[in-house]
Amino acid sequence: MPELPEVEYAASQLRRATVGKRLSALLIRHPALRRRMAARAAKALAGATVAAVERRGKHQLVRFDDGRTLHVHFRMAGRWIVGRESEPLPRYARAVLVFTDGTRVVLDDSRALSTIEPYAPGMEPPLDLGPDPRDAAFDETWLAHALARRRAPIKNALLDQRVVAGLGNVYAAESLWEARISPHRPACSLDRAELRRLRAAILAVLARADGAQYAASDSDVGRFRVYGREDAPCPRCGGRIARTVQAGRSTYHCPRCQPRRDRRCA
DNA sequence: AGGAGCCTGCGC
DNA sequence: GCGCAGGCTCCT
Repeated sequence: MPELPEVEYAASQLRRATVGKRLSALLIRHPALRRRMAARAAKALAGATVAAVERRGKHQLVRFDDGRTLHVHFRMAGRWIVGRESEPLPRYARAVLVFTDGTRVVLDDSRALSTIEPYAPGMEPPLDLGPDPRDAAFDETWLAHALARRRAPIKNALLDQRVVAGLGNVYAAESLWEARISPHRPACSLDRAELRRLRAAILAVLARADGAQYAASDSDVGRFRVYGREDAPCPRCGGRIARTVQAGRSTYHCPRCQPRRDRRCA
């Protein structure tokens, strides 16, 4: 689930629940997460007050008033569950933040692939991200620059967070469908008009996702145009949606209205 | 560029 | 049981 719109929602949830509150305890409850944050490091954060919650791409940065930062990434299945200290812990509680007013925020993640990592004052996690899609910096010129000389398929390039921050497998496929561009096209072969379409498509797909209220599950596959819809008719042209594998990930597209077209890179 | 690995749950 | 999953890193 967690691509940019979902992480944006999660960050705002966390912001609303915690800014201005003092942390009374941070518990790391799974060995995989403890590899990045030992129990004593978690303990050391107690007493600090949350000053701000920021999002960059799919990353969340919790800023504390003493200059420290908590870097959180949900990977495949993470989410926040906000509640009260007195409530029973959710099933997959991998980390727990408790505040002095009794607010409790749980990092819930069935797969335990999420990461949570502390940074000392003055230290920043090395994120190496391109612009967020909604940044002014994310325009055709940036895309043209970022994709030049990349012979890899455009789908793979869109998953590279240095090209654009926050897209994942689902919205990359959806954006390419929206832009009528084959995911198999070499990234550098897109012309200016296609880049313009692609940028607009990414923004449209994200805007649509913002509007939807959903938790991630296979049951909401219905809200996608191509993702998860192998062999179904394309909602635009009626062609048959194909599933292929690129860089080990499922890709869905309509071969009829997202033609492959051989065009060479400049 | 492609594949394994990290984890666990789920659907077949 | 096996293969699959929306992310990302590390290895060959």
